[in-house]
Amino acid sequence: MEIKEIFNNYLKNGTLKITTPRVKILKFIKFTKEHFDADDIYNNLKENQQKISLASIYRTLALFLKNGVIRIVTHAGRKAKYEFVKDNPHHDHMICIKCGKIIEFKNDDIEYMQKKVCEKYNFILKEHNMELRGLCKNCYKKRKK
Amino acid sequence: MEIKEIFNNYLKNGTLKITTPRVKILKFIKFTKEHFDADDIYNNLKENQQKISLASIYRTLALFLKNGVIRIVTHAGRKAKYEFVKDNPHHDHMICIKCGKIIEFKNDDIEYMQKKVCEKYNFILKEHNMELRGLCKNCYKKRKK
DNA sequence: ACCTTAATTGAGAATAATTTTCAATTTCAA
DNA sequence: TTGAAATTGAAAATTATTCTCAATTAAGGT
Repeated sequence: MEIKEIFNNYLKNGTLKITTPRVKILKFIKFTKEHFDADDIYNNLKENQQKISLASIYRTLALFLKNGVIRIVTHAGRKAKYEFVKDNPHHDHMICIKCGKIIEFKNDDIEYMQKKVCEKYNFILKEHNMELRGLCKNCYKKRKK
Repeated sequence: MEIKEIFNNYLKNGTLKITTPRVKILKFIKFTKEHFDADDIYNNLKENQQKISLASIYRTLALFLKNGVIRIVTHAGRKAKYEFVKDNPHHDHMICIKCGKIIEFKNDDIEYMQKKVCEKYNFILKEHNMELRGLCKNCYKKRKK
């Protein structure tokens, strides 16, 4: 079973328990294709008669984040958005300021440069995030009219 | 007078008024060398018997942000930090996850690559922000001990 | 299967940052 | 100088998140 696998691979942290809320949240995270925040999880589970308290959702998100099961996509607008990590290696995002569309991309040259810059400053890079904000193809076309 | 110049250059938005609170905030922003948040402005002005309500500070920050007088440095930890734009061209930041130190840097190669990536996706880049998180020189040394 | 206990949960209160409301004040153009 | 429109301060409201604590549950040993 995939779910148990994830718990074993990522969360085997001594005294952690595989609880119903955690499994439900993990299932949601695993199967959803979108970026999500705490409310998305809360609402989706509630709609499916699987209600879990927001407190537990926040606690579980913090746990998953610490263990690398999920990562933060953006924290702008003071609301944290996450994404599932498994089978979804690091990448960056372009965010359309008109329609909110998020385009994922990965560029090895940029990553390489980042490492170089950090070396220059004797800075030990742990993680980074880069957001390019602007207009997506569609919104640019619309705006021109 | 520099202050008036800024109001004319950036904020000449039809019906905007040059008010005492706005001038005080602009002066603080202009002369401070650090990155600042709403509280920094509030406390600094209060210490100098120039108290302005937090509400007005938030309103003014939003106004300055929209008009390009300031820009957001980081929004992580759900508190927005800003910096003055004038005479301070775009750059990116390394943020120490231990002591919070912010190191500014600029790398033209990275900027160039970003443009390239955007072209590839037909994305019209308006602005970007990049945060590299990790350990600064000092904190790395300390941690090794 | 049953017990024990430490981990976890839900509900709601608490907190932090920011935004809104609204009556009173201030700016600025005529 | 005046008056309309913009802005302000104070406090209430909102949003996102965290904390508190009593009640519940998972997991290992019997």
